[in-house]
Amino acid sequence: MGLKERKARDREEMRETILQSAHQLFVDKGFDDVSIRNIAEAIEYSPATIYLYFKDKNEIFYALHGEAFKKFNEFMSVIAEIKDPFKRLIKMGERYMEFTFQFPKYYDIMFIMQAPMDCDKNSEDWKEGEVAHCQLENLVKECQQHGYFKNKDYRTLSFLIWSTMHGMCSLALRDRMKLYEEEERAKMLEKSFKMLKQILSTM
Amino acid sequence: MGLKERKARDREEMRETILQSAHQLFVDKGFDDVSIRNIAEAIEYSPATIYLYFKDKNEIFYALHGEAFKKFNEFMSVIAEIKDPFKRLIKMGERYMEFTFQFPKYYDIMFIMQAPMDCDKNSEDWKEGEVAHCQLENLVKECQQHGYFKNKDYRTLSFLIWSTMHGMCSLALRDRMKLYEEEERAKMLEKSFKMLKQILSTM
DNA sequence: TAGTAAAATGAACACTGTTTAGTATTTTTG
DNA sequence: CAAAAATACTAAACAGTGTTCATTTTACTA
Repeated sequence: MGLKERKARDREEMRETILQSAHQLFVDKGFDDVSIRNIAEAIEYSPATIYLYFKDKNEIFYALHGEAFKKFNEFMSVIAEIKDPFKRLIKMGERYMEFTFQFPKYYDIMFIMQAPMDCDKNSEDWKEGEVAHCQLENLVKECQQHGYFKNKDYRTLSFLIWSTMHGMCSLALRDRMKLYEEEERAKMLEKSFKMLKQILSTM
Repeated sequence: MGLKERKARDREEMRETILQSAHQLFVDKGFDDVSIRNIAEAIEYSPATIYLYFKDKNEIFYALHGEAFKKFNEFMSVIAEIKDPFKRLIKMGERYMEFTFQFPKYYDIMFIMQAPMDCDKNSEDWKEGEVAHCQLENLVKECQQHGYFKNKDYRTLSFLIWSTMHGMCSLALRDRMKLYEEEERAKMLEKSFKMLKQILSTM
């Protein structure tokens, strides 16, 4: 009775094929600039076929959303080797920024785009997101155990740090730093991150 | 020879009419969900007419972008009455948040949306934006003259503060606070803003 | 009033996401 | 193996998008 299983595997393979093509196109052009017809063409199927495997374009988005967070967590994993929690937190910030500018389209679906958020937070594609968030909170808590951030609620502080990082990254990504000269922008990001480090270290 | 002038005035009036309708629709539904045909219907002209007054949909965006910043600066003007610069800075943050949640669609074009940013920063529609940014930098500088933020570059700190505010507001606006319970979200924003205040006050 | 310049438009083009009815292809059953 | 049932796939259509252009309507001038 290995037939039903094969069928299920075939289905999963097709989903994967679609997702892979969507992924590639998406990273190149961004979600809004990739059409169902583009994806269909890439996998050499008709557009209608895609709707047999995904409810709509948003469901493809959700899946990529999950992938993005998985990649993010992978990208973050290098910080584990750092023993000192505060240094690890700083490195986390650095990696966050690096990820943002190395995979801007991913960052977009993860934290900026409107589209996918009308979903339930209990979905599979959100688990990796929660992992990332948990890691930050746990790290901040660990810092507290080492004497940092006294008399601060670690969850609130975690959100505040995330907000600051996201603020800098998304303003840069969405071209809201035009007030600064072209050459100044990268420097400004660097300097403000440095200042954030300094503020956190004296807290 | 008041004819050419009247013609020019008529043109300007039509532009204004289009913009007003676009504005209304836009505030209700958001930029992406308003079509040229929607605007045309509202002003009871054909879609093609709009292209006699605006180069494309983006040019309408630019104009609304300028309007949004004007509204923003107006909204901010109440802080002027506060003498103490630090208290004024805090009030500025509060107003920033209020504006965000009272006019989310405006906030969107001002700071989040992709669309309009492929323009030159010297355009009219950017002046109000620069005013806003300047006000923040000047206020931070003024705080320094009153003993706050010693040994800090005021421009860098301004950007850092802006980033933090924008981070919190845009994460909330784009529904990235699902990790927190429904009821917790507003509280979390409040608490992290409070923490930011506290951090700034001891700097 | 005829002629010209300006303003407005209907219709089209090339797209978009999505649905449906119908056709191939496989698998199951008699 | 042949017929029936189930599955996989697709062409075509629908309703919408931004945008362009030839054509018509309107307004002003000589």
